[in-house]
Formats: sequence, structure tokens, C-alpha cells
Amino acid sequence: MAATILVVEDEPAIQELIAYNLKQAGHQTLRADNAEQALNLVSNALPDLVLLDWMLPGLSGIEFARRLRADKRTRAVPIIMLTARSDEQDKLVGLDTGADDYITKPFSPRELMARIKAVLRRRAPEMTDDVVQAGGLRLDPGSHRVTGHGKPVELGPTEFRLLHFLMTHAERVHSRTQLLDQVWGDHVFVEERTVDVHIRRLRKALEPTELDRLVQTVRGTGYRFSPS
Amino acid sequence: MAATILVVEDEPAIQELIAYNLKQAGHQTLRADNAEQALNLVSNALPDLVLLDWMLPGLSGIEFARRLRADKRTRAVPIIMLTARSDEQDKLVGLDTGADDYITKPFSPRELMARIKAVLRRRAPEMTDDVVQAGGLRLDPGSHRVTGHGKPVELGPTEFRLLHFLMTHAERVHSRTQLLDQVWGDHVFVEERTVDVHIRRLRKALEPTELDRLVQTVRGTGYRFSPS
DNA sequence: CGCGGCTGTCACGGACTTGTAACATTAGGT
DNA sequence: ACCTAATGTTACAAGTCCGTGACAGCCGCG
Repeated sequence: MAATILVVEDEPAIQELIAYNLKQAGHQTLRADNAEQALNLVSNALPDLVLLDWMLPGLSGIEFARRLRADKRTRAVPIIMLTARSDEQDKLVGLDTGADDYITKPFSPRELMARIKAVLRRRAPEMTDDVVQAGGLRLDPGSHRVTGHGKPVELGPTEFRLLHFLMTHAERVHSRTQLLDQVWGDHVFVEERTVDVHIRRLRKALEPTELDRLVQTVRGTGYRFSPS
Repeated sequence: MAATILVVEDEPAIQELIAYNLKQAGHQTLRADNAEQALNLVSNALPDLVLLDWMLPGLSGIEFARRLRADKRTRAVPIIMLTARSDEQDKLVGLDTGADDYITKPFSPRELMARIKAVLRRRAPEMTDDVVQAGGLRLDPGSHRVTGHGKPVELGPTEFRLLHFLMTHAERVHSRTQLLDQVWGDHVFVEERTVDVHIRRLRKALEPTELDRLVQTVRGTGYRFSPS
């Protein structure tokens, strides 16, 4: 995992409780007491997920969510809403603003962690530490190992992340720009052609296992991982 | 393990029974007849685990659990609930307050001990005194001894804890930050590179037995213990 | 008080990674 | 068959990460 999670919650006790559990699970946490603070943090660096209290002093949680969704840069960030109310009405409004999931207080840490995992799995599978297998390739984020037909494959850090992303988003073409955003991170300025070089390095590392053919070029568009 | 376990139970007979069994298993026991007494004990010294009766005179067990969870200092202490009721409803409420496990009376001492062990293992596997063996290495927390291929290995306290943690979480990469949190404890401020130095000392101590190769570097990520 | 063991920090050097440019090759259209 | 844009490939310099030895402070013990 090692996801970076932004917690927007005004009650210190709950904020602390959540942060503690996140840390235990190996996540980084950013904290904000209110929406304004949260917006600041987000403008600095994108978190991988936002835990957002419904009721906030000042700008409400729901309004904050709306703003995230309105900005192209932050649109894709998964949001989990925390709320004390349990009625269906709010739930609907919450989901309408684009929340990915919804938890009503009081919640158990166990439940919270489970939902975070579920949302990350759905929205950003490369953030989880689930083992990915496809076409004879096996990548284990937990132990940071890659094997092709059982034989170990040596990868540099960037190639590892690149392969991880491609495998968790297989059968889909990704432009160089998308790959830079997803694998290198936003706020990073590198030449697009750099992607080519890393693709090359990845393929080279896969060559001994004949699995380099799984990383395919789509001329004029980008690259694709295809286990077929 | 040598864990310190707080037993909160109003029935003397059951309290005695539990205490006896805990002692047999090598644990320290603290006893309280009610929640108020328990809170006092906890404010003095943190136990490694709390065995908590559901029904208590005065402050109820569940309320006591909530208070433990509400205080930052006591938040992480594992709780096992004891209850006479067996219905699902209570179980859910109990888990919601953050209980780690649940035992319904009557229970066998054997079962209780098994659950305690399981919870300690889950919350902090390196807290138990189970002997850990892997790849020719043997670490015995009870006697605080390490042997490699039968030959004794001399380790300093920190290296011992580090190896213990790595062995109980093998085949997983741990970042320096995670290792600092888990082995040094959070709220400790030391340089990340200090981890490197202790890894070095650990490897050096393992060198005579050729077992230093089990402690592996994952460049750009952290360290991993791998018995392979 | 002196001693030895343990700890955290630093600095240096080597090994590995990374982004870029430059050149080679290929794919597709005409 | 050509031409051109896109991609493959290689080399390299700069940067980053890690191993390692040295060292000073700390603590407990004799």
C-alpha cells in the first residue's frame, strides 16, 4: 500500500483515531481540521484518497468534495465520506457529489480500513499490495518481487512501478502523459520520451522470460499491457 | 511473551480462574473488579492486553472500552471482550467499540489462551515469545537468544528487536519509516539512515553463519527478510 | 571515576538509477 | 518504393541511494 491519505475531520479525537489506524496499516496521513486547510494541502500534493467528514466548520464537506470534482487535477481522487447521520437522503446526496463510499459514525476501525482497501482496489489498484498475476508474470508489491514463469525478474524502482501500473490496468492503452501522471506522479516534469526509455528497460528485463511481448506498443497512442 | 494482561471481571471465581491460567502461561496479571479500578490501573501503566467483562457493576465494559479507545495513550491496547450473551447484536456493538476479539461464557481456559495468543500475534507478533525459525536462523524471545545453524549469534538489543520484527514479518519489504515506527516505536525521532547502520550491525553479526544474506536490501524501498 | 557496550549521526565512496540527447529503425501513408 | 513521424536503442552525465567505518555521547557497572 503506502498510500497517502488525507483526513479532513474537525474532531481531534476521531482524527487521531483514524490517523493511528492508517499508520498501523502502513499509510501516510495528511490531516486537516477544515476544508480550507484541506484545499491547501491538496494544492501542494495530491493524496491517493480523501477521508472526508460531512459536517465541517466553515466550508462543508460536501462542498469540498464538489470542488475536488470540479478541478480536473483532483477529479480522480477517491473520496470516502464520514457522517453521523444515517438517513438515506444524505447518503444519496453524498454519492451524488461523487463520493466513492460512505461510512456512518460510529464506525469500527476495522470497517474503515476494509472500505479504504475496497475503494483503493477499485479506484487505484496499484496502491494496494495485492499480488498481480497475468500471462505468466507475477508481481508482489508486498515483498517487492517479480517473477516470470517462476524465474525472478530484476527491475529498477521505476520499472517496477511502471509494470505494476500496467498490470493493474491491463488491456488498456495509456498515453505517455497518462503514464507520467500515474507512475511518476503529477507535479513532475520530464520529457515524454523518457517513458519510451523505461519501457525499453522494462522489456529488456523481461526478455529472458520471453514475457517482453506482453508490453505492447500502440503506435500513435501509447503502451498497453496485454496478457493474451 | 511475558505480556502484562489486565483482567477486568467482577466475579471473583472467574477472575481467579483466568489469573491462574495467565500465570501458568507466563503472563503478568493486573486485576480489577470494576471499570473505575481498571481505569486507575491503566493510568498507572499500560497493559499489553485487556480482558474485559461485558457486564460490570457501575461503568459497563463497553463504556470502559470506549474510554480506552478515546484516549490516545490507550488507544492501541488490544481488548478481548468476555460476555455471557451470545447474540449477534451485542457482538457487533462490541466489535464496533474496537474490541479485537470476543469470547462468550462459558469458555475453556484453552480457548481463552488461544485467543489471547492470537490477538497478541495479530496486533504485535513480535510481542509473543514464540520461537521464530526461518532459513537456518532461530530466534527465541523467551531466552533472548539467537542461533544460526545452531551456532550462537551475539546481538545488541536493537539488533535483536530488529531481527525479531523482520523474522515475524518475513517476505515483506519494510521502509525505513515503518521499521522506525515498529522497532524503535513511534514518537521517537531518529534519522532514517540510522536504520541502515543497525541493518549493517545485524548483518555483521550474522556474517559468521553466512545468514546475513537473509536480510536483503530493496533499493529505493527498504529492507526485507527472506528465508529463501 | 573509568570502562566498555550500545546508540545515533556523519561523511565518504561506490554502485545503481534516471532523464536526455543522439542516432537507428520501423510503420504507414502516398 | 519513398518519406516522414513515431518508436527503438544506446550511451552518458548527473543524481540518488546504500554500505561502511569512524566517532562522540550516553548509560550502567565495577
